[in-house]
Amino acid sequence: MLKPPNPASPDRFAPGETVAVLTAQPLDRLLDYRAPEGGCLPGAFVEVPLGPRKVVGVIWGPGQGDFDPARLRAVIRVLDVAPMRAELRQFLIRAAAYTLTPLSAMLRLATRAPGLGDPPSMRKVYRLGPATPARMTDARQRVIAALGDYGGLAFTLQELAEAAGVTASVVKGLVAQGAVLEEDSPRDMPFATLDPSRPAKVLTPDQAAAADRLRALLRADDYGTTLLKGVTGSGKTEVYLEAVAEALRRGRQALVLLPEIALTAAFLTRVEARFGARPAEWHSGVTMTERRRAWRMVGQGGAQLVVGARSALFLPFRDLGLIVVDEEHDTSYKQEDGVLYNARDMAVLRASICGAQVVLASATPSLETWANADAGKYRRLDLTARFGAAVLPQMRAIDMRDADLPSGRWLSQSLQAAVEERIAAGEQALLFINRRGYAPVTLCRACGHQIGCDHCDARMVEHRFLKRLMCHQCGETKPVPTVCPACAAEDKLAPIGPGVERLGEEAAALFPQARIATLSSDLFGSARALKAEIEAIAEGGADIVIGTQLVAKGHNFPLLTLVGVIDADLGLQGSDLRAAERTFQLMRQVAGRAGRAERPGLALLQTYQPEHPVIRAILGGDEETFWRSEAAARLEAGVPPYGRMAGIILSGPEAGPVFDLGNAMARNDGALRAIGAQVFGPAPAPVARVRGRHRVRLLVKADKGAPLQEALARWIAPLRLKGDLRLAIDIDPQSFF
DNA sequence: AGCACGCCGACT
DNA sequence: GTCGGCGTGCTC
Repeated sequence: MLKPPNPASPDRFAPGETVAVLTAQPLDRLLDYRAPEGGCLPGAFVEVPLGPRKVVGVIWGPGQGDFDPARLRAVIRVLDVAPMRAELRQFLIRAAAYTLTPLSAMLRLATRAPGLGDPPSMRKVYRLGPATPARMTDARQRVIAALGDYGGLAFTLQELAEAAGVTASVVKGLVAQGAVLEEDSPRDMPFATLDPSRPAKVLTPDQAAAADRLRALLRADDYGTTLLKGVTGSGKTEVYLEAVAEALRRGRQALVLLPEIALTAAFLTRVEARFGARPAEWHSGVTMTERRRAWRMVGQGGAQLVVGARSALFLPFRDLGLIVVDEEHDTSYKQEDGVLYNARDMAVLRASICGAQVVLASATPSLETWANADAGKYRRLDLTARFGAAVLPQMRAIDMRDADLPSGRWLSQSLQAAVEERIAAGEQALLFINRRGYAPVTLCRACGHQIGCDHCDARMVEHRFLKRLMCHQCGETKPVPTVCPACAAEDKLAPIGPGVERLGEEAAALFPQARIATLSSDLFGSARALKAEIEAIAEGGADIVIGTQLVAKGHNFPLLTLVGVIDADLGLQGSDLRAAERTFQLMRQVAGRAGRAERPGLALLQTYQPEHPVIRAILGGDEETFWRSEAAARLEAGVPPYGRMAGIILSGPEAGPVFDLGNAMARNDGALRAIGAQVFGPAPAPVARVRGRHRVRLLVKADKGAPLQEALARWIAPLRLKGDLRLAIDIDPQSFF
């Protein structure tokens, strides 16, 4: 483990002084170098020689002196970016210790900036010059007018030519005459200033009170976390935008994390409406150029607000005062960027280090967040009223045991009737099914064989839209065979079970007169196309919307008054303690799509077990009771948030050695027993084979106060991973199997 | 991560 | 005899 930076680190390292450098190379230690000519600051981004290569690193502190001084090499140069602040260095150290990730891997997350090592790059810009051209033409007049219209604003050649409706040569001609000035300007420009004093939307008393509380918290310039809980349509966004406004007024930066890139476009529009300009964007869909600009401007203070995905947590903010985690319960916050971390927890960690406020917004918080609020660790603000006249949809179960459907059909009579009614009234209905593709199983009617993926332990899902079978684990596709690969029977392969595409087919047959739109991430080539479709639907471009998970996440359909959930039980099977929580959240979230505008909504849940406690909790709407009973079950089982857990995933090309390693680890559990922790397993991981690698999982359970990370570190320290075996540690895993 | 060093099979 | 497979180890 690495030592934290020396607290006695000087302000500046003199040339030739020994400094410790952290690089993103997977060496879990610091390397000593000599400070470059001109010296360097702690935290400076530098280029250093490493073997035959040059790599980017960060000056981490004074040299450790554990290397022959005669063999030290010198830092090549200091990069032209703001040094990494002590706050971010501290965050990386703490995050690395928490997730048991090498610090170098954490640094990699913080240096994923394109063109980091590039020299400051310039571009030519054009502005109005003092001279008047000898001969004035119509085209020249338009160029000068365009420059005048926008005050002193500088254009690039392309922008100017386009704005004036002329070719570049006209501009060049004016430059030669001195009527237009050509200047060099840094390529990465600050983002347009956001104005928090512009009038906000009129808030309901509920919203105004919550906004007041958040503003007051922001004024303390101190750490704190608040759960902002509000049903769908209660206007959480308006409220936390007021917290953003307060951060901006205080001259501090704000970060808004969204769980899904598809949601950013709509959010940016709202930011622009509130603050008069667009903020910086940071996610995988942003171009290299824009990413470089965002990274640099965040560090220089030229970006006041960043909207992004979880990786935005590692940006080099100059003075971060607020982090909003929207839809904080969303499982996509917990995933691997090479490092297993939960962005919600890391947001709290970073905020606690840099003295920022965290707002966790959700209609259906995670049990962890609910429990933290319940225990008084987080503040809690509730928005109860839905915006305008809208009320929460009425929710009813449809008992499928009475539905008596023919095989290959999934829409019950009652649901069909409800849909008919809405169409007749000129309103929209949403049919929700949480399954992509056409059919989840392709079965041979002759021998019972189910077509599986060749590389994963998973069934292939038919996607009729692609005319192929797809593995949802690894993405591999293959054509739908006509002959059974097991028994060679011809024409015996049948699609079993519903997917979103197949439901679309059924709806088309049942409602031939209706306009049907099917929304699934597979059916759209780009986020842009998807967004266009969503907008068209919102404006009434469809009568029936058929969708997966995607539609549950924050899109607004004002004409929608009915939600039909095809299979409310999906997800309740299995013994995962989180299944109930997930189903509850998803169902509430989907039901919240109905009746957002002035019309009352209805949600119908098709279920085979209407008396299941989770289904009853969803229908009853008594959320506090649901959470309390969930909390009691977790407490009883000693699992998070009332106990600590870690998953250990071992993988390798052959199952045998992977299991052997798992068994050896389970036997040598002294380090874990020392803190009273238990090991379970090894067992095949939930998906036992992915991309041709066999995966085995161990689960470690400890008491809440136990020093789990330290024990895990001692446990795995003596391991030498042979061959292609790999080990990954997942602190606070999502599933408790 | 790269890249070098190093020790065993099928080629000129 | 050599070219080259990728296992192991190092990088200040």
